[in-house]
Amino acid sequence: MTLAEKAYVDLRHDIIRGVLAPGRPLRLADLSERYGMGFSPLREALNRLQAERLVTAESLRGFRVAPLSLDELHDTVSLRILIETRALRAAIAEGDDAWAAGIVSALYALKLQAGRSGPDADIWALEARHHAFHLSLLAACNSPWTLEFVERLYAATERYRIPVLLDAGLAAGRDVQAEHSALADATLDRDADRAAALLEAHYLHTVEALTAAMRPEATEAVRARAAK
Amino acid sequence: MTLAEKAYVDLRHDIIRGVLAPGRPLRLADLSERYGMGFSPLREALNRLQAERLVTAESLRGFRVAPLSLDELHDTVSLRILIETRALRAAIAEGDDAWAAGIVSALYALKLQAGRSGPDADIWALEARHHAFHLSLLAACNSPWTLEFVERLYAATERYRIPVLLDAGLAAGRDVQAEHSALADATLDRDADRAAALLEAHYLHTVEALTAAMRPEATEAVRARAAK
DNA sequence: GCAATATGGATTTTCGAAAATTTTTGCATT
DNA sequence: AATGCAAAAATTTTCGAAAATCCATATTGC
Repeated sequence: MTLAEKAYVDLRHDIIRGVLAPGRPLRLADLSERYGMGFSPLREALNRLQAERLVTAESLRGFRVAPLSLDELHDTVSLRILIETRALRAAIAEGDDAWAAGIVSALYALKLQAGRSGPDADIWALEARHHAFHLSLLAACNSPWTLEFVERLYAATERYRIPVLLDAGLAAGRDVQAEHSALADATLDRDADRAAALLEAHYLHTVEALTAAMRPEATEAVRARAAK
Repeated sequence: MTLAEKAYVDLRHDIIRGVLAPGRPLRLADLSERYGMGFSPLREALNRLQAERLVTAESLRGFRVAPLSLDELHDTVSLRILIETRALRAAIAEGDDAWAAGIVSALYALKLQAGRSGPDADIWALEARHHAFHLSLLAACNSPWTLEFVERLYAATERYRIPVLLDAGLAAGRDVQAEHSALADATLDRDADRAAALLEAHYLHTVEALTAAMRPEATEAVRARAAK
């Protein structure tokens, strides 16, 4: 892996997880020290991230972590519902046994991690498996552009989820794993209407929870935590 | 505008128009001479274009213009229909007078250019106004991510259209301007169902024409022309 | 003859410094 | 005290060269 690729992976990682807070200026001297490399690979990574809307850039004034806003959250979620429900229908129509087995496998791994607590609990491992599960549902949709947009929207949405997730137990009376199981069941039953409806409900529940957590009075605390 | 921005604009332009043929290796020494700048700004532009899928990159093996394929064409068009019909419905629901006036203006300018022939005909001016017209329809959709994806899919699709467009008169018995007028009428009438159906038909006609032009026996000629 | 390996040139990648630009600071003037 | 301006500092952008890697060709050993 080249340094530029490493810079891209690490920066993306740190932006999505909120280690680099929204709006924060990304000064090359700082980044160079933090990631241990020269300006060139960093600038290449920043340009890629700019194209992905994870960072903003202004001529001769450098880069910043892209800001967050409730409007953007709603925008991304409604697009996710549109694109992912269609992809899910396509996958259900075209998926083979390997696709179905992939879903079963991803769901099982997700549940294992979700069931862990105490020292074995690992929010990042959980997030990775959550994302992998959702991707496994769509894997058979046979549309590279759809998967690309799904990945982009995932990254955009994840930035809103992380600060809330770190507030452990904000799942507030919601059994997320049950939603996942029901979604997998409907998908494996090839019941496209039911699966699409469950996927939509899943995302609407998520955005509801996030909106509640991001209400004006909560915003300050969330931002502050994300900045650490 | 910085050199890196200029490199991005120029490279994107040349890739979309087929001046740089699909699959062609993008060697830094060549690009440096062609665009009159050093490696740094070029690499930054290439990284942005990679994120946009207009170029491909392989570690330590440099960049290439992204290849074309009929499968990808169908993928992009079906996504455009999904995303743009939704955006069009949203715009119809929310658009104000300025939005409507923008459509009238863009359609008028498009027709002016489409009516020109001989020395005044300018395929690039026509394309620009065509794109501007389609954007004007969606301008009021109030969804930055939608407009971003629309722009990305436009660029991807345009690469398939250009070689065919240069074969003047391949509009083959199709009155494209009439389709635009009907689409604008339905939109200005706020008839969302009719407008969405017309938009979908418009894109399906386009992909049909392109598929016909790109049939195996035609592919060679198209590729050769694009390479110039 | 043929596979494996060395060699040289082409190419990408990275760095460090120079150039260009913005931002801050200090100072003088009103 | 506020304003305007100049110098200094900080920062981004770009270049040119060095380092690392890949690729084609020749050469060696069998």
